[in-house]
Amino acid sequence: MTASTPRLLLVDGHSLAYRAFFALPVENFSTTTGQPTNAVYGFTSMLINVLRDEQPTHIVVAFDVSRRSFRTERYAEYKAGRSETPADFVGQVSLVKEVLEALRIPVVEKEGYEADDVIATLACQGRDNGMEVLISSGDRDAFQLVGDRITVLYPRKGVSDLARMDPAAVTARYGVGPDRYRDLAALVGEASDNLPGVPGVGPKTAAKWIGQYGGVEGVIARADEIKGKAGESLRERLADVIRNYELNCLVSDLELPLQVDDARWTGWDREAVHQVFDTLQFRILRDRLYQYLEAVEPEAEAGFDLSGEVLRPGTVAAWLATHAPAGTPTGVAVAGTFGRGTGSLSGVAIATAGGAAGWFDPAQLDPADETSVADWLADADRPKVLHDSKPALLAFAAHGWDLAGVVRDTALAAYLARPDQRSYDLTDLALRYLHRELRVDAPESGQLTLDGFGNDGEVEQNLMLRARATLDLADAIDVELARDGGSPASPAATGDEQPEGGPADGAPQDVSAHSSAELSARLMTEVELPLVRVLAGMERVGIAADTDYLSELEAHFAAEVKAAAQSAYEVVGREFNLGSPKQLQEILFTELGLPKTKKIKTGYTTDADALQWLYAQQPHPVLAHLLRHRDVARLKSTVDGLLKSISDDGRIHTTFHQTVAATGRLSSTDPNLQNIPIRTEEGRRIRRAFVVGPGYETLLTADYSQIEMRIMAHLSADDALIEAFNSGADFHAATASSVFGVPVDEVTADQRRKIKAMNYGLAYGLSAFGLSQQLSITPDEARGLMEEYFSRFGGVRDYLREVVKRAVQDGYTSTILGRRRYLPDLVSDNRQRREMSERMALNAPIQGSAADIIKVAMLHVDTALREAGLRSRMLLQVHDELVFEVAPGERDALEALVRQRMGQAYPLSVPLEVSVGVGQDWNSADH
DNA sequence: ACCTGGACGTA
DNA sequence: CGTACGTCCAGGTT
Repeated sequence: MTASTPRLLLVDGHSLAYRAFFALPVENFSTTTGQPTNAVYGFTSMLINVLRDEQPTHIVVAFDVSRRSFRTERYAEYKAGRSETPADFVGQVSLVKEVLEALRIPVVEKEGYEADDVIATLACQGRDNGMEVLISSGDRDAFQLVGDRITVLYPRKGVSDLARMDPAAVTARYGVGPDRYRDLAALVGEASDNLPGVPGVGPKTAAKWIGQYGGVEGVIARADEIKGKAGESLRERLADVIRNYELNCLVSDLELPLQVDDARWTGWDREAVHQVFDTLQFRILRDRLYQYLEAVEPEAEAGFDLSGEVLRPGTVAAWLATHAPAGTPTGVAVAGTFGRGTGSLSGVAIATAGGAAGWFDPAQLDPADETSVADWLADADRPKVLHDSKPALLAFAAHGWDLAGVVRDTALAAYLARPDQRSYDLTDLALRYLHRELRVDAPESGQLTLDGFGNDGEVEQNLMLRARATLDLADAIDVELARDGGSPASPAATGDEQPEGGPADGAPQDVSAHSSAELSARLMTEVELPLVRVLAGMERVGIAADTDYLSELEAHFAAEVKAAAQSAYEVVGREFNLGSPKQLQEILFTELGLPKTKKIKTGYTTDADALQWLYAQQPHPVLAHLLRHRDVARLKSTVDGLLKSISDDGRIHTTFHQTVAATGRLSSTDPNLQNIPIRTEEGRRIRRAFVVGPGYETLLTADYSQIEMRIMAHLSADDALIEAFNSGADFHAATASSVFGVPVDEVTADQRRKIKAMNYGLAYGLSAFGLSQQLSITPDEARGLMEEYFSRFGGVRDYLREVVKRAVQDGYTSTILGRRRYLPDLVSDNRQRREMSERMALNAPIQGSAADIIKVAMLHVDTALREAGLRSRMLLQVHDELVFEVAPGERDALEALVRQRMGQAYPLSVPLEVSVGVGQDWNSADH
């Protein structure tokens, strides 16, 4: 099909809405006023998917007028025996029609006929007019229409899984082609239409007969020849078959008020869609609709106006004075190389809202320019907007420049608006928020063609363009972030948004005294933005590494790897690649014939749990060698990685990422210093390689104890849980004592262990099955344990339920600082996806609030260090732990300061407990 | 040269 | 059938 072939989409409105009604649980889909919306939701969702995937040019939705049709006239029992249409469904048909009206999709009905007859008529018209026809219907009768140019999209399961039924698919499924589908259906019958077929004859037999006798007429004519029980019952039911064949024939020559050519889809009524979707409280669907519509009609005709100049040495100071005065925000973009706590600059571009832009190479400035640029960059009253400012900050610092007055970071803003994107590429954001290509469309761009710039000034212009786009983008994302309700993905909707907080809105947003818009603004300006500087500082400083010690460790682990491998080879009798799960499977399950483990995509798992389990089944010595090899190979590779990442200053400079984790946590790469081993003695040896640097006294670690459970206690306001923290006793023992009804000092180790697992599992959406796995008990026992737990901590259960319910309503979860995570799959009809999202919804506010708190703590500690004039410095953050390098004589002052600032970072209804350790290396300092 | 899946380290 | 990450390796694709 070429792009110019018109595509006609014909939808059976009633049948799809009815399917949606049963696919989606009505409890999860109703407005705050109690109107059920599962059918209209599912229908709309499916429609949007089809629009997106099939991109039809013409659309019609057909409905049945009533249950009465020419078929009921002919056969009173037609479609009889169907149970009464559920009351919850009835009202939704008109809602579906409202949605269609808002989308400007024509609806066609014909008195006395069914929707399928309308569809058949239009399908044939469309086909004869050279269109490609798609039929979306849950009625199998439509299969008789399938042909070269007609395809049926048949809902297989739920509302999102559509089967493309083309002639080959019909033949594969039923053993007869579409032209014989009616014949088959007549023989087999259609229970949902109350058309009984021949008993004992299913699709297989029917297809065989049709093949043998050439269609249902042949079968009827030669019914006498057919042997066996099936033949007998065929003869008994000939009349039924004939009736079925008459009734299942779709009428394709109806007089309709609309011809296919009138069905060209001209787009939707934005205002009406808003109204309908607001009434139905469809936030997530609105986003999806916008996303699709914006993808189809990218309004990216426009690029950017830019009047850029490459600033010659000696002209930068004057340019800055003219174009980037105090009080007016400018966009800044830098080019160069970045990472490992430093950077180098090959170009800097500055752009103004008016379109003026300048580019210079920091290495090519004269002394006067150098000073002006330094002053300008360091001037907090010259507001700057950057996209991803940390690398710039580090590169400027490496050049000796301070960067102040960063009032916006568009990467951070985009992250706060939608924290689970893969990347926050400026080009993508410009398209999404500004509907513009990252290109210049001003004619004067030619002026950049300067002598001495071999690339025609392209590199320079690109950077100026980025600076310009960043500046525009900041405003657009600000608008997005300032919105209280709904959609992260529909920036275009901001212009005509309905008044928020109206009675129909149904989102009691204000648990706190602040609007969510205010919260997210503060999260940006008071947390994320200032944190950039703190993180840059930590990256720049790095942490000292004991290279010699690491090399020794490397040699040690290398020898251990070799030994383990050798032992494994001897047992197996030949060499093989122990690092290859594929070869391992071959050896374990095929050659050695060991019992099968849990199935995975590529066969059977060989992970550590499985190997351990295998060893318990059958203590084959190779298993022990494999486990040992896994362990030491892993440790060796960690050490290798660390050795490779030590900079010339003898320190390791990780990079912290602030826009990666969907929950709000930081992440660490190159190397990842947030997953350095700690659980095993052998692993902990690696921690000893992180040492205090020259000129400093010791390392100090400070971590929050059970911060996530404390947040749970706070958010759930469960008195018993709060009391468990306030009792001063060991938390897991205290909760166990409650659950088992024994005094704290009589809690057994096993009781504590079980409740500890329960405590930790809660925030992850733990299931009885998961808990049983972890504790090696039966699911029933686990279920009992959970019930016991919740009988004592009922507030926790209520809270967890409420979180999910609220997330379903709002489409997102929120942390204590108003950080959102959008979870569209909460309303998926795919159970696995939906339940996954439910667990995310449970976890996100807890993990995310913990992230909020430690970020605030880092800022407060950083400020306090400066105010106190201490030389000690923050080196690492590991989610609930901070690592410091203590300057001589500052140990006690630092400890007091850190305890105070971390402990007071956020007022919870339970104390935030901080434990501190000190030592020459990270291992010794850790406990 | 790139991507995916499996495995495994941390909170 | 418990969340959030990053890295390594193998083995496959481009």
